[in-house]
Amino acid sequence: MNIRELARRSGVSTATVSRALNDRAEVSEATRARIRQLATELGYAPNEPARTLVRRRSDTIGLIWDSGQEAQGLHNPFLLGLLSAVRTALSEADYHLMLLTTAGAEEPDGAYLQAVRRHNLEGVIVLTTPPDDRCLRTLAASTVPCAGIDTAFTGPRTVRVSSDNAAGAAAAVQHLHELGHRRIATVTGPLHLPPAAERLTGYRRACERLGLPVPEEYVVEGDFFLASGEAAARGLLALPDPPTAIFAAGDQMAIGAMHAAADAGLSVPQDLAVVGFDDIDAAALVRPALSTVAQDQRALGEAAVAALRSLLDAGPGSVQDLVHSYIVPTRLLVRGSSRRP
Amino acid sequence: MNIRELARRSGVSTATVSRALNDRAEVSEATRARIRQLATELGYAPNEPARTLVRRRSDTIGLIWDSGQEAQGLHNPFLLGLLSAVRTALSEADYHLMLLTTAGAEEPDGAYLQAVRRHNLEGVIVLTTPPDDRCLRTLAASTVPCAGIDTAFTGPRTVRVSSDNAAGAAAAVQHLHELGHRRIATVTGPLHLPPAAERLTGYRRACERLGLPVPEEYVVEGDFFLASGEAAARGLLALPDPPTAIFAAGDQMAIGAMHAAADAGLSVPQDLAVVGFDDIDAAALVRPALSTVAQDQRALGEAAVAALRSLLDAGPGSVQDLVHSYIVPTRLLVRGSSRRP
DNA sequence: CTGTTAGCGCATTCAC
DNA sequence: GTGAATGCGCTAACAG
Repeated sequence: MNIRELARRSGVSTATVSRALNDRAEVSEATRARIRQLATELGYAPNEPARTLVRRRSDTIGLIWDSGQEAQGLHNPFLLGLLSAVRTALSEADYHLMLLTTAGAEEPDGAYLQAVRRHNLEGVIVLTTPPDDRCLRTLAASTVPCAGIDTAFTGPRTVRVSSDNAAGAAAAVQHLHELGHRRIATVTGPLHLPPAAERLTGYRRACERLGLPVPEEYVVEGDFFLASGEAAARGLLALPDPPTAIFAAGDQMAIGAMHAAADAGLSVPQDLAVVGFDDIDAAALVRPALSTVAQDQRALGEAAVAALRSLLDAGPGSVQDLVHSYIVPTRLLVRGSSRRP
Repeated sequence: MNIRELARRSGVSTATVSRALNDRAEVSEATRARIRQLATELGYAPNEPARTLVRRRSDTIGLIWDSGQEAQGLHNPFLLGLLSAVRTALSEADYHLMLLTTAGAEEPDGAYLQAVRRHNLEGVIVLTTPPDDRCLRTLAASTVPCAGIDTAFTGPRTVRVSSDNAAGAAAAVQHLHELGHRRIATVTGPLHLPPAAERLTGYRRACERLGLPVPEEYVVEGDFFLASGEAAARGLLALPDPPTAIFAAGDQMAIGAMHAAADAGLSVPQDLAVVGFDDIDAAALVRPALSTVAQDQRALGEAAVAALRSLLDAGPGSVQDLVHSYIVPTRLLVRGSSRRP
């Protein structure tokens, strides 16, 4: 079933069928209706490769998505919501989605760029990939429009979307302060990662604004995993002047901190309040349930799509005056780990 | 940069370039090398839409993936590993991957089928979608090769991949029996879902084989979510003859059961042993850590791809003698919730 | 072993 | 408002 067959059956030319199906103005309403009707009856589906070939555009976006062999557990559960949001937003804008293979170590630098060209992709969305990916850097350096979430690269046509990490962290500190806590420590993520650094900044700013002292030993760097949070908390609780509250930059570390407290014979939230970041599934499942700064996955995904579209609409010209960074607000979820005693 | 330009620069015809690039036998080694060299230098990328058009095959697989608005929390974290495994296996087999939009309620029945035809997709992989999806049923009824994980549909060219749910459940019961438990209850998933039903079957068989009685009230149907497990366990523990161990068909329900035990003043695993199913992230994070029957996501994803490929290789002819069901083994992870006292 | 030719399905000129 | 003709980039016959 193709356009020619439709033309034959409806007694018009292929050109007219094409025009009718694409809603071009220069077709009479009558023939348009007739043709559309016939197309539906016959279950006609346009051949996208052929359209792409002649139109020189595919209406397709590439998605680079690091399943996270190395990021295991980090943003892992988080990605799912993002992926879902991106897919929905993209299809609402009538774009198709191609999932690109993550470039391995032995892949040539131009792997992503090649894939984009092969498939005539119009742009790429990047979901949390290691910041040192050469292939990604090469892509970003090209003229291919790229929108990324929590990405560390920049290029002539790239935009970055991220949660308001600093504000989220500050909100957590503020909340703990309101509960009466004055000795608030933090466990950070790896500080070379932008989100981790930003959360630390938010913590520091809030403490400063609230007039809380931040002794050097109150800031401990973790790796976003459970064990690092547990170890950090163990150290903090053993200080001569231990904190009464801990803000962990990731939920797994926060849960680890809760374990450390339990092992020290302290109860949460009475003896130690804990607030995490991300709202992973487990946050609602542990006991007491973990208070956390939730990222709005849907909003992040939608923002990435919106950012990419504005990049596409702007055309290949200068992107000087375009927004290069989109910030999505977070939401503090107060649960059992940080309630008023 | 296209094939014609390559032909011009290397002084041969486009046909020869095409043959060289596609590794056809009838090209001299010398010219092949020369052309490939040139192609690499010039960063040539073949135009896939054009190839697809003329070859009438796209080397592309569609992926129907329900992010799970309704399945929220169910297989949610589980899907991520599957997706990753599928992507890897597919790219190793040199297939491209197109993410199809989940058909909404207002979508016409043929939505998926249309998408397959539009893009010339060779087959489709389905990751856990509601069993009553009309669009999916229509697709399965067509001649499009479909491989699905935990799917409930069948059709002329479909295969199903799933974990060995029955054996996994049986292993859990066996393990509890070995710990000395004789009164073992179960909380099931919604029994209209194949995995839930299979896990119950495994539970029953194991109990029978071990000579354990299964009073009717020892089998409680849940919905895979936390609250249902908690409620079910509360009921079980209030029985005149309460169980000393609970096998829950999903980790969230198992964690819920642990909460119920705590609320009843019972300690896990001394007073009540609990084993779950799936090995979600939270299983390792709760305290005590949850023993569970882990599904092998990588193996499942790879099996789905292998199944689809065998379907593709078999051609449109009869699939009578093809395997229609692939079963992947599970692995029992013994953790704190079910150790010997 | 290589070149010539035709056409995949479609959108788009340009005539009418 | 519609039709005839052209070509997108490529592969697959068919000749040589």
